[in-house]
Amino acid sequence: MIALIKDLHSHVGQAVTLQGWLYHRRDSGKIAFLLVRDGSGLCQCVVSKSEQTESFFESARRLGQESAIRVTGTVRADPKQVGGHEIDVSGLEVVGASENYPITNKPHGIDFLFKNRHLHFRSRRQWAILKVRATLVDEIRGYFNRNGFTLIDTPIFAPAAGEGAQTLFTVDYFGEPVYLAQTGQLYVEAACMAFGKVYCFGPTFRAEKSKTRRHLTEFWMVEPEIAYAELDDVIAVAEDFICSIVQRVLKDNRPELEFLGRDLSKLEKIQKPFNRLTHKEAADILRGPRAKEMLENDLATKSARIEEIKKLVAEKEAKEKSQGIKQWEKDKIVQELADLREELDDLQVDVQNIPHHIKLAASFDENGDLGGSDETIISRLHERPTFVTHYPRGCKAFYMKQNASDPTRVNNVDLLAPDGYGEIIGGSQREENLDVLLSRIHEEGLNPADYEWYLDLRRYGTVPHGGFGLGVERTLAWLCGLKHIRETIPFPRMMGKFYP
RNA sequence: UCCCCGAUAGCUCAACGGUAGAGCGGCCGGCUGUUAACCGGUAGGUUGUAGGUUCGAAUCCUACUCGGGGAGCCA
Repeated sequence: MIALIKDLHSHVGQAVTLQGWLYHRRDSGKIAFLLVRDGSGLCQCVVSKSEQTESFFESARRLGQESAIRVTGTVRADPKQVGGHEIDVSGLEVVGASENYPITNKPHGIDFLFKNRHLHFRSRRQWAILKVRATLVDEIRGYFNRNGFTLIDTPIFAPAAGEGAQTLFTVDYFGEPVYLAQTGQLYVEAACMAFGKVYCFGPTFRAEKSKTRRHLTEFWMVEPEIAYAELDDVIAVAEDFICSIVQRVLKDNRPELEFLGRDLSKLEKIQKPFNRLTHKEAADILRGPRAKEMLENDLATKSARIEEIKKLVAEKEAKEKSQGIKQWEKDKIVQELADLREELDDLQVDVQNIPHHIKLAASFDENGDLGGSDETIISRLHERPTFVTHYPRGCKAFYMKQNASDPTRVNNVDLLAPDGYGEIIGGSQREENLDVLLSRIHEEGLNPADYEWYLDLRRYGTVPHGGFGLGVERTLAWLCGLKHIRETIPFPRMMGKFYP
């Protein structure tokens, strides 16, 4: 009987066949341990040398990493082992051989791993992240489908769209330049006038020359848009939506999140109501004593940690060179040293940047946009996600609704994830007034002729409406507690990188 | 576009102006409970590219290429 590793708990004592790949192998003369993965989990399979296993014992102990194999044997519960079960092997079939698999169990550099991304996501950590991604994507669709939103697919080839053509990829479209879409927003605005509540979900493209842990050139975004909605309605949906995502991932992916080392208590704190600040209030916080104090504390604790690490590094280096040390101890020390040095590098960059961040925050212009470091400060001061609303008109897109009581501000909202993960949602109420919209288009130096269809939406039954966009990869990085966004997508596309 | 760091065996790294090395991975052998197993043996190199300094360059200098991190910009 063919079984999945994740279902072995219901097959204890039975003979089953696993169809999978050899994740790792250890052997010791007359016994071989095959750690098998089948896409649903990992299970150690034990081959003892005996009459029964004679025909395949030799080939079993020579199997290369990632050989495709069918393993038959009896399931035994063993809480010590990965997954809680072990199989005593009675039959083995090699389906596809594998020799010299490049990704070994020793450390590799990220350049190498991402050149081998097609193999890299077979490994446990990457597998866990992409399992959470699948849940996240499913919940995104599920949430909007359950709540009366209609899926509308928006085009990927876009004519010169609203917000600065420098950040778009150009494509030759039968001799004419078109752009890869960086948002479906203008199109879902049209669609919400037909369907009431809609969303689009697909890849978007940004040609920004950014090489940071927060950037991809191709990433996925979901963009709900709601007719007869004002800013507070948009915020209420965003809040409910985020809670629903967090709950679902906590329900379905606890083992994966634990394996990734995520502090689940932090996710469990993601409950309504989220914090709400206006941009002006955020400015006050940034310029106030709390922000400064936090950053100065950071500086002190990080500097102290740097000294501590330097000491540890010196100790371990000495130990590594000392005599009579076992090879495995040496390996362990080398790995610890590498980890410490990486932490040290990160800390040194932080420490170098903090004084700059203090200055930026203290001199924050309340008529300017929030910078990356400002977002980090705001989000670090709060355990729950924080909505920041009513940004200055000048630093936001032309289509955002001008605030009725303060025309220098717009009815927009950004959602900052906790723990310094930054902006995961950007949204707004849209300007539904034709004249105001036209004057904003002129103000931004855009050509109204490019937006005729969009202006039609204000001519034929315009209503207050709004929506937001959520970046899947940044959200996933936050949910999984990852340092770098490139791990959140199967095949990352980054500046200068598009292989494999 | 700017700033910092890096490139040595398949992989991770050492060698710091004087004979290119270790561990892992590969291959051969040994070991019946391993958890990055262990032990012995073995193969494996145009030190990113081009120039320069020097009796001598992986090592110093210059340029370039590629990569990492950050700033700006952004989800």
